[in-house]
Amino acid sequence: MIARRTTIKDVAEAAGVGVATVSRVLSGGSASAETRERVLDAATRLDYRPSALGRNLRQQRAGGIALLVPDITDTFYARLADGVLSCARSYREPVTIGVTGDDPEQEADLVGALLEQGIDRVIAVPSGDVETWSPALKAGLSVVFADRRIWDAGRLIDEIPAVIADDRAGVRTAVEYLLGLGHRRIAFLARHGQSQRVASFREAMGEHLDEELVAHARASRDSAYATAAGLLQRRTDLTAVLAGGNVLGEATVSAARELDLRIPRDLSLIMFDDVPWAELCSPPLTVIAQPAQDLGYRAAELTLRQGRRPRTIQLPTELIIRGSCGPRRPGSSGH
Amino acid sequence: MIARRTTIKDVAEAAGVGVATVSRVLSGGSASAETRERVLDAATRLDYRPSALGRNLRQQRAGGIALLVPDITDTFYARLADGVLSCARSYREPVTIGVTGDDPEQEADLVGALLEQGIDRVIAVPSGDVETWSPALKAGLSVVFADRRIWDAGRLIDEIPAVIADDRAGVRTAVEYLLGLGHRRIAFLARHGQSQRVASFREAMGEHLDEELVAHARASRDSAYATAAGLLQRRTDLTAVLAGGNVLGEATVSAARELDLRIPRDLSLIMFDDVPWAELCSPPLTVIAQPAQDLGYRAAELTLRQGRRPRTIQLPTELIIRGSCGPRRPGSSGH
DNA sequence: AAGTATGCTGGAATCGTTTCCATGATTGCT
DNA sequence: AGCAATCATGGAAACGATTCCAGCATACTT
Repeated sequence: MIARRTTIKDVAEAAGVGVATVSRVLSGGSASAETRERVLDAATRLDYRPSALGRNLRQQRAGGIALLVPDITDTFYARLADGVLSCARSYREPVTIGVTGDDPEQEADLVGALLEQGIDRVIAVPSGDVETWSPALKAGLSVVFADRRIWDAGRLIDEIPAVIADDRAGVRTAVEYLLGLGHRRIAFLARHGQSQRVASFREAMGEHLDEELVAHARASRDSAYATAAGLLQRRTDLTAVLAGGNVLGEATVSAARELDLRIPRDLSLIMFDDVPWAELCSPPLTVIAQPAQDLGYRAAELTLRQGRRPRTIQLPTELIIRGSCGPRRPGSSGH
Repeated sequence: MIARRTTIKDVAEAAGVGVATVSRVLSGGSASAETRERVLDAATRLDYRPSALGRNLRQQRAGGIALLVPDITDTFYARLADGVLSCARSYREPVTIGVTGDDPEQEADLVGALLEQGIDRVIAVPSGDVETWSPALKAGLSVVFADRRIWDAGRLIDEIPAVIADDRAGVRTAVEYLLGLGHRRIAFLARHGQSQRVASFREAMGEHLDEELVAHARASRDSAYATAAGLLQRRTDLTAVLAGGNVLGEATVSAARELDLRIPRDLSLIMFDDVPWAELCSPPLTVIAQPAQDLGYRAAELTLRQGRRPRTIQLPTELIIRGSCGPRRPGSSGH
């Protein structure tokens, strides 16, 4: 025999008031001091916990927020998620996580599931474009983008608030550093969805840009490795690589070892995102650090702080120079 | 002017049937072929999606499952979460994630929040003990443990299904390997909650066990580093370390570098859990690999496959020998 | 052909909360 | 003192689904 859970009705009865009054007291409405005390007392005595189920139905929306990331095993997104979770925690809001695999179709699918669940606030690292997201907005979803934004035929969609790192500055600094070391054949390894970084790379490279040295990988480790290895084998003349994320950086190091290229002697490498192991790697990796956890925290703040219209936030990146870049060796035209 | 969402009532009207019939058709109940077609047709025409809110209230439970992990930025738990997410995905069940920080109090708090949300299925890497979890069970929660189990005054609680790795064999193999290399002063770096691994370590070490060489850290990277550095500084006679998780392994490598101890010359290291960077580390780390993703997947299966009573599952570990262990150097009594 | 079994169907109750609205009491002002 | 304004209060509706139950038609049995 399982005890029925205590409802607002039980509390009302125990306190000798109506349910409306109990609801008001508990959600901070107005009530006389005496009534308030009676209700609060009854509630604690009965160990009453309001059911989110009833509330959700009435309010036509489930509490909590959703977080959509391409891949939760990617340390960067894990840290971003941690930021979101930690902020949501302080608001006592549950967080539902979905993995998109950088696939617009899966993403749209997940958004549909959210709507069905009544969750109407979502933080997303978008994989799709306007076509994926405008239906979501029309359906009443309140969206905040993190890490990336979306484009519509080359035009930036800035109606949707976003929290992003300053890719442009990060890429520019990294490229300038490499150019300064004498490198000219510099490759950029991107994953799908990193159009902003690719654009920044093109811009920063200027006349030295070689379009064939911009490679794209999918969200998996396998794809990252295949892309990195393919690039290194195809273009033996390149002397430096800029990896758009830690998974790509890791893949580049692995591929370079496999091909017997020594870093930084034969190949210089800069990787996006500082991860704990970057320092433990041999050689320690030069990275463009991004405030991953903060990105998530801020995004959650924008989502949860209902108040003034949220605006887009850009956080700084930082080039941390370690040991994975060296001067282009004179006399050698690549490896 | 926002369009009201279409409800089951709209569908019933459009199909010229009662709401009860629509509900039955949509959830696979019996209905005549003609009615079924009319309802299905109306549903697609109106693009009807049942509201989880209404259903949840009626069924007195929210769909979906919850996952409680100590730390989502720990690659191991991220991979475990990935397994859970990927299984839940195929059942179209949303997953709510909570971070406990290995703190029983936070854990109890999160469980309370779940109950309030009406979520009644949870996969947890438990931090607390029976006192935390028996109230949860009494409240009707269906729990599956992952990675760890809980103990009550030394007695294993095996009523709760669990999916765990074979710690005992993993530790035993690792210790035997180290003993075989001549090491005697072997330390174990554990995090709170890893009582099973500690117990296995004690057992495997037998007469060589030095209780002072068993150190405990909290869930954070800082704590892991502090514990590792403290141990290495305090006991300069130790020659090998077994780290209970990848964060502890990483901390040990960092601390060893800081203290100018060379691996494996001055210190041998075996780390629990194979992570991508273990191979990139210098030297590549010898690890006890655990099927993290599979652990999560199986746990989700147990949770979601409502059917026969779920039983505890144990998955194998594997010692992967790389370059972080060497023979104890004769003549040297430690570093 | 009459009685019974079977199967489809729709009205209505239900889940627990919030919120609208009407009522009664109290206070303040002229 | 009388009237208006303010405030606390509780009954009842609403949210959208599922499911019980009774009603009715059809098919089957004897």
